[in-house]
Amino acid sequence: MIRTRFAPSPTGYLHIGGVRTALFCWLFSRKHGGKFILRIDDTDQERNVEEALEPILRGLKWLGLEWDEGPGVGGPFAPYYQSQRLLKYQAAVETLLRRDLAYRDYATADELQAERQAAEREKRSFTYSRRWMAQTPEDQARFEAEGRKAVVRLKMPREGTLVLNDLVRGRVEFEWAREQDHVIQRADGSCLYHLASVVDDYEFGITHVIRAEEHLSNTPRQVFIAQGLGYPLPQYAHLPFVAEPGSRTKLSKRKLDKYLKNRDFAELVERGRKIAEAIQLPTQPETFNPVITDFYQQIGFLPEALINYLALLGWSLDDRSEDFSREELIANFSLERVNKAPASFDPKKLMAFQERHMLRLPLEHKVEMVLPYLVRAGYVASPVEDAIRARVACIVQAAGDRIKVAGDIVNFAEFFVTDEDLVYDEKDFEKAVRKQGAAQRLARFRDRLATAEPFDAPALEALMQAFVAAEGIKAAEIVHAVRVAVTGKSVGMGLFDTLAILGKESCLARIERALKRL
RNA sequence: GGCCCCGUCGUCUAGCCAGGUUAGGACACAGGCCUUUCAAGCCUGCAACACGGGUUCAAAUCCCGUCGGGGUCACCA
Repeated sequence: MIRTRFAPSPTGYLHIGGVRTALFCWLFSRKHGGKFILRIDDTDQERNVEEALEPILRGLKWLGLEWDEGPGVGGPFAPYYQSQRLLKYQAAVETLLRRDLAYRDYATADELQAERQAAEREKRSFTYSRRWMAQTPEDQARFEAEGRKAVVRLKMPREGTLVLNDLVRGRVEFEWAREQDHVIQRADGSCLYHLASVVDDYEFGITHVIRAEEHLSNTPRQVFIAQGLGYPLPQYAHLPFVAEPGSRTKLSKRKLDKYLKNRDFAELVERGRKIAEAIQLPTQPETFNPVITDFYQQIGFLPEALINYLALLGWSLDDRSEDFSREELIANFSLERVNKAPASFDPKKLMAFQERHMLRLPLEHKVEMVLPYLVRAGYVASPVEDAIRARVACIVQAAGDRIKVAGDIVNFAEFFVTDEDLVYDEKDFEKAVRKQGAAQRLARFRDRLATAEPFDAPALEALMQAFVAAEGIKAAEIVHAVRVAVTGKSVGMGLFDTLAILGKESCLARIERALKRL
């Protein structure tokens, strides 16, 4: 039975690179009918764990990366919080100590620092002298009499080679002598990440440790711990990380300012800001940032689209397949086809996936996605009445692929404000209405519009054709003025759909208003 | 700096292991068509094997080296 795990530490946000790692773990377990475990690495955290965990759990759920064991669902190896498993780690430390694979070290920070600096001065790589290692109870008593406190360090081998067979990277070698005597337990008895991680991977029966490349260098010490404890080694798979747009550097949430200089990235953020503004969503970089999953959820991305895009960041099936449903990903995923080189995050390509997935979404689903934005923007009252819902459906249908993310509906505010509250874009108004002869034509068109029956798109189009013919003008010479008069701006969905949805009364009132403000 | 990893169009990638392709696809970009705007759609175009040696009839593919990029070297995870 294959068992994989995703082990976030409660940081308060779900990084997009973390999602990619979680996704691959999840896919691999699903593909092989195994289990996907969520473990919380909170060995170093204070009391705020629940709060800092919430966004992570929410993000994973939103993306449909459901875990079989872990917070909220429990499981046979509970608890899944490292902060609640300290006894296990301490027992492991004792075992390592007993087997002489670890030792109590009484060096002070200053003493260690001095050794490090000496090594640096002499241009040799640092290896701890083990001078303050307590080898006997007598040593221990003596050091303690001096008032020293002990940490527990790994007694790493000083010769030999570790050969690792990484499922993504293939054969990788490490010299044991290069490894440091890492601390595994602090003076206060609390344990450190590597020890805890190895113990839990074993306790939880993890068969495949799938994680980001940054952990590759950490693997030797973990192997040492596992072997020292007599654990069978899991299979390792080190994934390439998700890099910055147009770079090979790891994507980081703190560098938003830098990424904003990237045109595509800025465009994505701008799209989000527009939506956020309309629904009064806070936009501080801590949370409203495309590096963080919340961003996508908040502006109305489809989880399937994000998943699809992220799956292709470091994995591919062949030379042409790009669109994958969740099921198709599960059916086709394999670690053998995971790339070694980092993949940089491309907001434009993400958008392309979002568009395609949106295009396939049935109208009713789109309407349901869009409604909460209208409610939050104050355009629609909650609970939503059937008549309003039907009207929104018409708008969404007419808007078609102009709604790329659900929040884009706020770009169609003209359908939700009163005729008096409609805001005119002055530049557009200038260009289209305040033009030689435009007002007169607009007035004549209004008169015709008043007689339109029925007031639907085909009829309105016919009416327009007749008007254009009667006036002896080109359609462009009236269409723009009408559009700006009724919507306040020069961009939008098809004009006849717009008029039909607005209704005769509203159209006439708005044209009237436009003419008056000349 | 030591160690480890990586290097095909601007980006994601196929091809590499089992040498022979006009080096393929997608996104982006540019131009065109369509068109009442904006989207979308359609067509066309631009564009890559990091470099240098070797092996071979033949190298993106195998070997060596160079260069470049990144990760890691914590009583963080």
